[in-house]
Amino acid sequence: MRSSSSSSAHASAKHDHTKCISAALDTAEQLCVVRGVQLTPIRLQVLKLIWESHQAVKAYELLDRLKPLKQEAKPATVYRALDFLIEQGLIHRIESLNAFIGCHYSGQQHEQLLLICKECHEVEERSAPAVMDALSSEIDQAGFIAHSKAIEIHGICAKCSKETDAQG
Amino acid sequence: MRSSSSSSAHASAKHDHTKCISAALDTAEQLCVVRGVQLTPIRLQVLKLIWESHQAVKAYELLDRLKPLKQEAKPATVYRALDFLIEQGLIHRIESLNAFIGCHYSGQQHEQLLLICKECHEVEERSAPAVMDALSSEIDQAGFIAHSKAIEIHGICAKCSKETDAQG
DNA sequence: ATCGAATATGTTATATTATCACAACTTTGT
DNA sequence: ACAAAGTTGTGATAATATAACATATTCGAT
Ligand SMILES: [Zn+2]
Ligand SMILES: [Zn+2]
Ligand SMILES: [Zn+2]
Ligand SMILES: [Zn+2]
Repeated sequence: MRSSSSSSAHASAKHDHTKCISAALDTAEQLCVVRGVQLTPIRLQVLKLIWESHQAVKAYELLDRLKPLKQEAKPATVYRALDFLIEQGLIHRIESLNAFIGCHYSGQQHEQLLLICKECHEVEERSAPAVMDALSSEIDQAGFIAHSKAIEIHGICAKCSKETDAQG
Repeated sequence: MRSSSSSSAHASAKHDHTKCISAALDTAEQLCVVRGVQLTPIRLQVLKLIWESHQAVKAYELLDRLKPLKQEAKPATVYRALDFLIEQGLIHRIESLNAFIGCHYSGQQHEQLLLICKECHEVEERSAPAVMDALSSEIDQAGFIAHSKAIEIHGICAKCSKETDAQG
């Protein structure tokens, strides 16, 4: 009986996720207007699907969820939308999972730390300025010119480790 | 005519790569003996192929290079060897490239920073203690229990940025 | 309003990356 | 010699991602 408890239980608790969603979609629309790029129905729909949870989502999972809403959807449909959303900084690709997650800092800077829970698959994005400063100076010392930085940490999130404690 | 200059030119210069190779293979053999695991001919061969350069290598590239030496080689042959080498900390998987690179710190600790050059595809591994300390405390603050950490930076390495300067 | 360029989507096929399942063989300890 | 554990051979297939080319839509300039 331990199987069903962990993956859906705490995702809905603790915070008003409808706010996460509306904030993300509002920001996305604003940014796209400002930048003169098109947040088309497909792209918006994919963004909504990604924001249904804080869990990492795979491309073919998105495709399956998109199909009922858009029968012509094919892999390219999804990958194109994902490419767009990534370019615009609205989502992140999680390299170590081949998966995607909504970005919490869309408008702003962009060097984030991702904490990826093996248990519930939720991903927490942190800006972690101290880490980023240390990282920048390390990179400078190496004489390297960084174009992109990805820090992906896998492990067990605070919520899941508490649950495990409680359940013994 | 700009095509051939960058990718092979500086790989061989600057350092005695035969030393890199023999050091890596010696360490590997010692570690495997100590740990009571088998560095079989296939595994050793794959490790050698990976160490032929400091460039990231793909699994099917390894397979192609392995086939002439081992006609029965199939994808599983390579992936099994890679799994073993990763488990033993002898190589790293580069998540953002689906590629592999020899580890410079096999015996020791294991949280490394990878600087991945888009130009020459060489990968520099740095232990970056300052970054790792900052990272650990950030992770602690989040109440997260880390199992693995991957920092992958893409950009242009010192050698390649100099060359680009020089060539105008 | 029409035209053309740029952008976005539809569609089919295919490339790339990775795993599974099961049989055969090898190594190791008893 | 035997059994158990580990490794490899082999064929099939799953999962992830891109290419290529036709069609449609958007949008600004005339
Ligand atoms: Zn939320
Ligand atoms: Zn969790
Ligand atoms: Zn070397
Ligand atoms: Zn380089």
